[in-house]
Amino acid sequence: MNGRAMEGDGRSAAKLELETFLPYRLNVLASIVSQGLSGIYAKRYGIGVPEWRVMATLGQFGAMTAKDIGGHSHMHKTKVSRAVAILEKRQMVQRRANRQDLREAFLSLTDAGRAVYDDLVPVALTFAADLTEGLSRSERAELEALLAKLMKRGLTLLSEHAAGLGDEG
Amino acid sequence: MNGRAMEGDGRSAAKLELETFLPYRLNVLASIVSQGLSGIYAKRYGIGVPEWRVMATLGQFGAMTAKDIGGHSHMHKTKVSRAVAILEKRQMVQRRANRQDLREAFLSLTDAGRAVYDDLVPVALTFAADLTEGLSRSERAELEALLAKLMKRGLTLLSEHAAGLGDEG
DNA sequence: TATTGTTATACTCTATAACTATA
DNA sequence: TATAGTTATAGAGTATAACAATA
Repeated sequence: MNGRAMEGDGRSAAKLELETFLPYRLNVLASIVSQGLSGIYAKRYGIGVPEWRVMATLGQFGAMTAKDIGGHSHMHKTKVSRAVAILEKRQMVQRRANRQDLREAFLSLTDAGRAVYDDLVPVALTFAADLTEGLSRSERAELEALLAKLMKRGLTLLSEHAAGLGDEG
Repeated sequence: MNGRAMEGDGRSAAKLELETFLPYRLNVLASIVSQGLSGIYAKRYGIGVPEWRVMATLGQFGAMTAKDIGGHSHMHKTKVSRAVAILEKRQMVQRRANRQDLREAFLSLTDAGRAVYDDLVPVALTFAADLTEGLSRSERAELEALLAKLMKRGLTLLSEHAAGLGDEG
């Protein structure tokens, strides 16, 4: 790979190795995994990550408002809105008015959407299982716990640093 | 809502909880972390992730060709090329011709680039340390090992599924 | 006035391929 | 012919703000 000579003679106080640097690793790993999984549902149903997240959320919770979907799946309201519009056009998601508050609506999967969801869930679970194939049961548990801790901590750091903040994809 | 049953051991229905689903978690976590870190060097020096990766690679290895930078930092050659062009324009990176092969050139940090690098490295390391603040030494080691395993496994899965493959950011 | 949700706009990425110059 | 690197182009994705409807 890289047989280049180094001249890292310690001019920098501490050294940073990109390949083991946590933010870099998370980024590369996430993008590899995302590419692998989204490739599957893109190919099967022509949907992207936001649409998948909306379906997964509705599949899990049944009926929700767009705001709740966004809160639960870490997506901005505009992203949710567009994903829902795409899924409605394909008749995978339906909306039912909330008579108590006409600004919002309850969204849910249609029968067709539920069928797609039921088709995709085992594929997604298999994908994740394949990914952790080499890990023991305890390693898997440890991984879950570590990721949960990191996410919580990351959110804390973000909100400390920048008070107002949007979202990501 | 309705626990869909999957084939397998009869006890637990195969449901997918987005918030604990590994690909989702990795994506959200990576984007939180990336947002936090890149916000810092974007604010200080107006550079983005690709530029930062080029600097980190050159800071670590001294002099490299664009191709080797790309291989080491998981970036496509066009992304490396543009990042290098930006860094050259800001006189943070310089190039030296390779007389053995004039198609390529050895890139390295200028003194100014090294100064920026030396400024950013401790900030980046502190950021990563902050992120893992609540973890014990052994948890940190476990995290590193797990991420390395997942990345290797993910790359294997990707290359199995899609023979030709590009890159990510 | 505040909130839910949609739409418009502009901007940034990204992927691809075409291109150059060397080999 | 193949490789290192650059540039062009087009498409996707993103953020922001403006907006409409309702509270």
